[in-house]
Parts: sequence; C-alpha cells; structure tokens
Amino acid sequence: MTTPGRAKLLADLSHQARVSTMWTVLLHHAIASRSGINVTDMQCINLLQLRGPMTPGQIAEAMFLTTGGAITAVIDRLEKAGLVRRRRDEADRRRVIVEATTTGAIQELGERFEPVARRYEEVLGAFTDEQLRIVLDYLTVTNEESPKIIEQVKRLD
Amino acid sequence: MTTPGRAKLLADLSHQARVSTMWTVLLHHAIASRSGINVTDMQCINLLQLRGPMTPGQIAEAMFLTTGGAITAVIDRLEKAGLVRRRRDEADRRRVIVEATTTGAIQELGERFEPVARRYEEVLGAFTDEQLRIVLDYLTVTNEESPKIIEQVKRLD
DNA sequence: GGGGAGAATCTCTATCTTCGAGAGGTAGTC
DNA sequence: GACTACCTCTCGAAGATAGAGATTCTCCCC
Repeated sequence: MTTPGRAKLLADLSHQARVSTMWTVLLHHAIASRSGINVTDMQCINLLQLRGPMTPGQIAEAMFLTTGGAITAVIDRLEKAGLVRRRRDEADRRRVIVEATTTGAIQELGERFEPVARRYEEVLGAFTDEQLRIVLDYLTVTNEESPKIIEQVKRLD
Repeated sequence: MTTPGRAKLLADLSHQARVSTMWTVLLHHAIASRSGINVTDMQCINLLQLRGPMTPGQIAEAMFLTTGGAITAVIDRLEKAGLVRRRRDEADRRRVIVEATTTGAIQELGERFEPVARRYEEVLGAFTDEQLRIVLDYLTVTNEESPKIIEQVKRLD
C-alpha cells in the first residue's frame, strides 16, 4: 500500500539520487583534471580495477565507444602511462586482455586521492553501524540493478 | 570508538560507493547516447535543471571546461535544440544567464526516461519507509558534502 | 581453403583548448 | 560629472585532441 508519506519519500529519494549522479560526474571530471588524464581514460581504469581484466571489445561495449578509433587509443594512452598492460590471450590468440597494473603509476594515482576517501568516511561518521548497514544494502542492491537499467536504456528505442 | 566490525563496514561502503560512481558514469553515457545528444551537453542540462540558471562562466568552472569555444558551443547546441535559453543580465550587461527551458523538447527528454525512474523506485520497494528515510539522509548528507570534496580535489596540487 | 571474430590502422568529423577581440563594468583622479 | 586605466565576461578563429566508420590483418573454427 502506497501511503502519501511514502510517495513523498520516493520523490525525495529520486531527486537526491539524481543530484548525486550529477556530483558524481563532476567529481570524476575534477579528479581526472587533477590527474592530468582524460575522463574517458580514467573511467576505463575504474572499469578494469572494479571488474577485472577485459578485452578491448568488452571495454568498448561497456563504455559505449567503438573498438576501432576510440578504445585502441584509450588503451594506448593508458599503457604508455603505465596504468594498464596488454597481453595476448594464449587460448585465443586473436584476443587481447587488458588489465590494470598493480604497482607504480596506478598506486600513486590511488594514493593521491586518499584524502577524498578519508573525507567520505568522515561524513559517514554521523551514522550508526545499523544505519550504515542499511545504506550498504541500498548501494549493493542498486549496484546490482545498474547493469540491467543500462541494458534497458540501450534498448529504449 | 572504531570496532573491527565498523572498519569492515566502512571499507565495504567505500567499495560499493566507488562501484556506484562507475555505474553512474556509464548510465550517463547510455542515456546521452540514446538521446542523440552529447554527454557534455547532457551534463550541462542536468546542472541547469538541478542548480538553476547560471552564467557561461559558472558553467565552465563547474564542468571543468574553458569559457571560450567549449561552453559557447555547448550552449549554442542546446539553445538550437530548444533545451536552454540565453538572456542578458540586465543588472550587469556583460553577463549572460543560461537557463533550462521548461516546456517542449526538455519535457520530452525527461519523459523518455520515465521507465528508468520507475525501475529505480521498484528497486526501492524492497525497503521499509524507515530504511528509506535513512538512505535519504545518507544521500542528502553526501550531496551537501560533494561540492566541498570537489573543491578539495581542485586544490589538491 | 573459406567464413567469421577480434584488434589495430586510416580517414574524416566533432569537440575542446588557447589566444585574442570586443563590449561592458569599476575605481581613481581631477 | 568626465576621463582614464584596468578589470570582468562572453564570444570568435585557429590549431590540437578524441571519437566514429570503414578497411586491413591476424587468428580461430569448420
């Protein structure tokens, strides 16, 4: 049963969620800008760090870019900067596996933004364990749903 | 006092939050791609809808773009598409105020992605009112903090 | 061998940065 | 008030960078 109170709650949540996506994108720009790297390139690193090694084709599909032109150039730049590594898939030698490196440049990149992570955790200090577990639930559930929503958008027309 | 349980909780939250930012950026690409508009242009509309009218200079600063060329072109494209409107600031005639329109093209754009919003609310169906209030709190607090974090990143070097 | 998949290369276009011009505001001086 | 010098804000043009689309090359599978 949807009470008036809940309808308002959902509307407020939708609004704040949308505001949140705006800040997220802006924060990405800020970080990329300060790192001297491209927003696209940074997003590619994120992808590789969070989802593990991928082929250029998979990266292209996930990021809405073409294999030729875009992705090859992205990987070239990142490889040159020592942030990712290309290696042939020995099982299927047509394929290339791209993976984020784990030392050097990429560690520096991470450490550079430690203060941001710390600040985030400070903000969470206002919440009890019990409350944070609920927030964690929320994030986990929406994260699981996200790829499906993106698929839905892809098929919209 | 930080218990071992809480440390794990914070680490999990940081991780899921980072995953969430990744999906957010990908979702933005998907939506822009499907709307036949540029990611940058869409982010600009978001900004104007959520923060109200701004000058080209303010937009440029927020979006990490230069006033010349980039922003002028973004506004030109959006104005041509009927999504924003330019008007002179009568108080300071050097300034231009850019604002999102409220009818026509921009409404269609919003309606087009109704299904996404509905799906999001469906996901929230698994949570009680009480839990959603906590999530709303979380989003509100982090949204208030975001501009400060972005400022912090800008000043990092 | 022939068909197909996956990545890289090439050409063309779109978008962004840099530099500079022009219009408009502000403060100091007389 | 009027003049000057300096600042702020937007816009325009030329060069640089990133992305799309088509083609080529290597490798897999039948």
